[in-house]
Amino acid sequence: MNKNQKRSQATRSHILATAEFCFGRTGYDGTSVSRICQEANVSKGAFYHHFDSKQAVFLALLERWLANMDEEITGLSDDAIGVSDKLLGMARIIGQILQVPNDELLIYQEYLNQAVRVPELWQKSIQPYFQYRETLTALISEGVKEGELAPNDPKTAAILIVAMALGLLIQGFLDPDGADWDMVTEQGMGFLIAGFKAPTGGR
Amino acid sequence: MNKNQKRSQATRSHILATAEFCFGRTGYDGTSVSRICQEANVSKGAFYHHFDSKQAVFLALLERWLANMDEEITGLSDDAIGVSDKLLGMARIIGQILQVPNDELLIYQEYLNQAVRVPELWQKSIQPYFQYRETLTALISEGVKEGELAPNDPKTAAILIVAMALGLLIQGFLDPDGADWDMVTEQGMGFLIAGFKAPTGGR
Amino acid sequence: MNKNQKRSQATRSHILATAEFCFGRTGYDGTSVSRICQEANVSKGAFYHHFDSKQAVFLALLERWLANMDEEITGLSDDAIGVSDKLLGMARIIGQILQVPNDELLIYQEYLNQAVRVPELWQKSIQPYFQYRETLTALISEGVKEGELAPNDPKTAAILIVAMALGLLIQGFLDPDGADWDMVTEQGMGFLIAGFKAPTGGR
Amino acid sequence: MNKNQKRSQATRSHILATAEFCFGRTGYDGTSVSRICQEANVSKGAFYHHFDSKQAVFLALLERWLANMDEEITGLSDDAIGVSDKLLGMARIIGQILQVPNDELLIYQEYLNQAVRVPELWQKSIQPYFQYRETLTALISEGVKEGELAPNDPKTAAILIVAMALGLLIQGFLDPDGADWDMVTEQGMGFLIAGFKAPTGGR
DNA sequence: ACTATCGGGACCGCCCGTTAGT
DNA sequence: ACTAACGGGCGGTCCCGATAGT
Repeated sequence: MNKNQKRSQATRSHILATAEFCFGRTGYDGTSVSRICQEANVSKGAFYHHFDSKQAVFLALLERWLANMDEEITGLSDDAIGVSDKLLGMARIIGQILQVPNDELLIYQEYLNQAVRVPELWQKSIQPYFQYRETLTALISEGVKEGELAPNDPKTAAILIVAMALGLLIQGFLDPDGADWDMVTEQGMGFLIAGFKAPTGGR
Repeated sequence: MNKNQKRSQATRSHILATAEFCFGRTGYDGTSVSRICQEANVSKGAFYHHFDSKQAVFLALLERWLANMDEEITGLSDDAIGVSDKLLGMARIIGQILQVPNDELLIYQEYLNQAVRVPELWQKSIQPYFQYRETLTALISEGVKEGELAPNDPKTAAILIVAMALGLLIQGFLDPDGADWDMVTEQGMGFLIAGFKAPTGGR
Repeated sequence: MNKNQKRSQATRSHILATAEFCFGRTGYDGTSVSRICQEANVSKGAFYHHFDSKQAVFLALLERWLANMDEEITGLSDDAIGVSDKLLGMARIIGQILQVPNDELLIYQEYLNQAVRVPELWQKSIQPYFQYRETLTALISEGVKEGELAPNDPKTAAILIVAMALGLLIQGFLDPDGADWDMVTEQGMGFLIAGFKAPTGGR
Repeated sequence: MNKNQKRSQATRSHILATAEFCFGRTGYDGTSVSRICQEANVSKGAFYHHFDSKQAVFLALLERWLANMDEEITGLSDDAIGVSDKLLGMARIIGQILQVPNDELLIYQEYLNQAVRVPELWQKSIQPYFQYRETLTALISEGVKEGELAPNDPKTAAILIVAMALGLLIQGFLDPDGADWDMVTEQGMGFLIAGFKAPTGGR
């Protein structure tokens, strides 16, 4: 890679970063290409040299994010010992995925917003969710086989764990200081796992 | 109410309904005032006679929705007998609140999107959440007093119930046919309530 | 005139007055009919009941102003004794014509602005100027005949007097506190009249 | 200056010229940006690339005019010999300043109209007037020192000269064929200068 | 005589993307 | 690779006036 290519890459990255920041701050529609260029200190020509359109930049950002998520899910905690502990660990991971400086959190809203409108993006975006659920399901099945968990429907169990994690995450976002979220998570997951261990699995 | 006022009200309502539909379909920014007028068969003059701005229409819609939600929360299940049953009923209600023809579901995404950007809307929008949580907390406290539930922290319990309801709702939205959601809800809530009843309240 | 007619007239006058105020404050184009109605506490229907158009209101105002001016010019100082004194008096009158609360002065700018664009208005608007000049010319001729003034060209003399009066008026408007305008006027007119009295009438 | 910059300058100038023409013809409010672009054969993109707003174009025009005026005032007649002749020369210059093809004269009305409404413009616009008066005052003072003029108040004298020049200019504008304006100016200024030379300086 | 509702049009500003040029 | 000038078009807002109604 010669010097020119290096500079080109740098420009491209800079544009991406600036765009991410702007999209987060003012949303996709509220951010003009001119604005991005201005804040990135590049000309519009440079922008359109690196990207086909405004949409393309957004797509690149979203795909980068999805790829990161995939990576994190794939490389999930293999180190915990018991299945219960693994479950707890996995439940916590969902929080880590979205762990970013609070300012940049709004970019997710924008991802969601776009994903909801464009079916193609939608399909791509929910893949991590399914993958995460699969991983969890497999883990639980394993736990059942090992006798640590009672013979519940593993998929249902996975759904419940995801539900709890998701629900707590959202509430934590809505009301960060409203509770000791780590403690609450511990307790909630405890209830679920206790339920999984119980022989009947229902009320 | 005379003839003129009637017509005026009709026009206003029509604009609101059309706007709601359009916002849901193409999003706030993707919907032009002209388009709304066109689909509502009213002139721009009429539009701006009834609303100060495009924003104002959106705000009216959002406030109507919030008001409806408040109403539903306030008039919650007084008919169920045991506290456990009441909790189950309340958990279900969150699903009913968002129960609309699937086509119009996207308007909520738009509500969220705007709420996230406009602090004022944000404050208004999360009120129902807090209120719902309060109501739940009160109900659980009552259950504890009556001896039906073990002495857990009622607020934590409420948070967990909300979390589960929310998490299941979202998953149901992502993957409507992926599970028997009523059944899953039943089971998940069962686990939680079982946990509340247990003397230790932990794992 | 019955009660209804009276009220009608009152409304009409009120609209006129409000319009004059608004036009003066924000200019013709900067003043919307809605705004006038709002400030006059009448509906747009009332406005268009009394006037055919926005232009019509303005025209009515302008014509009222022109009529007033005509009246003042016609009823000019008949009481001063010598021709010189009369000239001085007349020179002062031009100032009195425009003597209004400073806030309302800008309406003249609007009259001028419109007059300049609409030839018909232009013709009407400069009439008072010609009439004033005529009156002056006649007065000077009389002075010459009576021997008080040297045989200058009366029309030229009138033009000069008007010029001086106009020029001082404008400067007084530009820089109200820049000089003792009465004194300056006195002196300037003195020079002119002295010139008229001199036998040669030139330098 | 490379090819691009040259073209840019040309476009900018063209827009300015067209705008000046249009403003003169139909007034500021009566001229739409679209119209200017149309007549200048440029796109709106080009227009808003060169100017921030419609106002900005007008401001540029006005400032160019004011600058021209300043220049002309600054470089006033240094060639005339006696002070009296200089005064006469200066009096004439005010006419030359506004000497433009009659079609474009109305742009001044527009300058005035805007200046009257926008205080900032107003301050800028009357500067040349004050400067011109200063220059005149200095000249007269010099004449007094040299003994050519009697010891009048130079400032008052300057005001009177400006008044006469201004008044004649306006009348010349109102009624171009109503008099031999050069001759009348000569005579009027003669009276004033004669007055300045007279020992008493009053009537 | 007066009101409230409505119709349709046009304006300013901006925006996305292209192209001529360096 | 990058810049600056430009093209064409749309969007929200507001405005003048008309009309149906009281």
